[in-house]
Amino acid sequence: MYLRSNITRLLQYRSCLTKFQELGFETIYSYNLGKHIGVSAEQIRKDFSKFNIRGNKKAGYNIEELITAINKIFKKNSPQNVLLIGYGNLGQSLIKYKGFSRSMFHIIAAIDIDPSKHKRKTLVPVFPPEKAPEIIKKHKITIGIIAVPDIAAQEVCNLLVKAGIKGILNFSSLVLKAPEDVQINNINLGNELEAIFYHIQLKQKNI
Amino acid sequence: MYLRSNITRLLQYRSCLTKFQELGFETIYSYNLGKHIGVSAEQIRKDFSKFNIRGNKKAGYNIEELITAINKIFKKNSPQNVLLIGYGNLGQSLIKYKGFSRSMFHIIAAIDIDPSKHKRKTLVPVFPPEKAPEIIKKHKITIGIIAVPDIAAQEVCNLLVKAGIKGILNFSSLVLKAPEDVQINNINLGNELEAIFYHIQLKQKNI
DNA sequence: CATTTTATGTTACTTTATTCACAAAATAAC
DNA sequence: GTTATTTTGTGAATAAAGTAACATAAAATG
Repeated sequence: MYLRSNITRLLQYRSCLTKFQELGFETIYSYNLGKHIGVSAEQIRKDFSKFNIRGNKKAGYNIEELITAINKIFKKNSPQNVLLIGYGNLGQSLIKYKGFSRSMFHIIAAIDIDPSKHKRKTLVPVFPPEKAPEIIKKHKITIGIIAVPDIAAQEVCNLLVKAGIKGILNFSSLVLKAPEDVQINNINLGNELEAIFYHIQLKQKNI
Repeated sequence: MYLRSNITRLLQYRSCLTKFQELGFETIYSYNLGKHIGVSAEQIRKDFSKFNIRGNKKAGYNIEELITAINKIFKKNSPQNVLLIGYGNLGQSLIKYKGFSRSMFHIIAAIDIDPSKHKRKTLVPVFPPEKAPEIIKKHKITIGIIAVPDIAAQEVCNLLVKAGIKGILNFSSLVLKAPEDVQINNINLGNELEAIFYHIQLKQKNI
């Protein structure tokens, strides 16, 4: 099936490769990896080739080299500081999320409009919106996570863009408007379920 | 730019159209909608055409008709029951998530391995894993949300598939293995940040 | 050391997705 | 009521993504 970008796949390869490595494997064949990810072997070789990752004829790919090569593609010279906007249920569970802490991305502060949250003992320091530009500049933050209600999402987006943020992970269900050079990725939980349900029905029809 | 499936776009159109409707608009042109979503007007007309949605030459599209037509594509004859697996931070924030409650999807129960959670006063009833098949059958659940640590994700997936689940929203960072007829959508928060960061760097190079 | 085997890497091909271009239809203007 | 304008709808053209095919190189075999 279609539609999974090559960089999304690279990240999936990496997580799978890590698993293989932990199991003690040292090399892997494109066919092998493909079977585990649900992608054709040719696709994997094409992806690697595109990013100039090469293996050994007959001997496959060295897992450690592969991981290193993929890491290099997504390389970060330093840990990246991330600002969370919206210290509600979702926001707090994002802070606690283990996947982030394992990575080079660190949510170092949060913004919330509710004054009561500024005082409370929180997981990360929580500031009022007007402090955002200062914090972004001070900590060289390039990525913001929008976890506020829809009604406030665009306003928050504008604030972030104005403060120089270049990447946004948007959990609101709005399609945000921002300049071309700002990368916005959307996670719309409701739409995910709708899409899953649509595909289920489609698959049942096609039987 | 590429890579946003037509059904993802349809859902985005709908959310944007709802907004326009709330603002009092009755009709909209493809160009108009496109500008707000960040998609070409031709793309929108093609998408609509593909799903047999048609407008009025010169007069554009009637917003209410559009929304009705899109709803019909994603139609659910009845509210869909969803089972949450993993009543941790993420799981609980998903239950509280307002976007779900507005939709036709309802998380009606959760599964967790921790016995202490079975007793506690919870947002939805929490059951041990062994109860899952029974609950799935009893409530005709077709979709499961996996919000457990990676280590348990594949096992949970197997359990769900065995119990007849046809759609999975997977928050673990593993690529799950399941039969072809099971629709799995992945939300990998770490990878989203990596991808955003990658695109930021790419955009800066291309300037 | 020649031969066979097997996995990569790349070119050619196919499919899918997007953009372009323009006819057709509906409205507005005169 | 005729003409001009504007927007849809679609077929052709282009671009991108994925699949298939196969030459090539490394390892294994005899």
